[in-house]
Amino acid sequence: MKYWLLKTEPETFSIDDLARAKQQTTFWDGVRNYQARNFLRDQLKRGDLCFIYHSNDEPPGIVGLAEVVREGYPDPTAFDPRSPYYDEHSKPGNPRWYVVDIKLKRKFPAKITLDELRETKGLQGMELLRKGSRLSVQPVTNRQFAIIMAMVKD
DNA sequence: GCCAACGTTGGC
DNA sequence: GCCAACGTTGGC
Repeated sequence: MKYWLLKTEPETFSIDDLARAKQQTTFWDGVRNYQARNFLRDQLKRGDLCFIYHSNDEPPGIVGLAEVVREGYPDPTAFDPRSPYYDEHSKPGNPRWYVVDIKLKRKFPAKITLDELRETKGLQGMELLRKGSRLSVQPVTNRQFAIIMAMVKD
């Protein structure tokens, strides 16, 4: 099993939206970056766990945990001209963008803020903390996962 | 709202 | 293939 971090802007789709979704499950749409696409298409597997990270929030931080329940398949929003994520270059016969389905595991009782992550020993190498990092789907190591889970205040 | 960092586009 | 211009991300 592997661990990941998924970024979202809460104004667009928050962990509370995920909590309200049918079966607390959604497809993770709108990723339009090739490196992130490759992770979604090839590497996220059923049972993998994903931190949900709120970017452009005050403060930004990790707000919960979700599980991959369906592996990569073409992003339907790329085919829909009315969608803000429409991409005329992505065709059903030759899709460019992919999604996975995720199901909410738990919302954390308190957000783990970006500042707290920065101050925590052992997380210095996290992709999220790299200056200028914009990757919206990123791998998390076993060790990083354990450290962050230990920061959850239950 | 600002702006640094980054990815993509397109002229050459 | 280079690289300037442009658009986007995302912290602050």
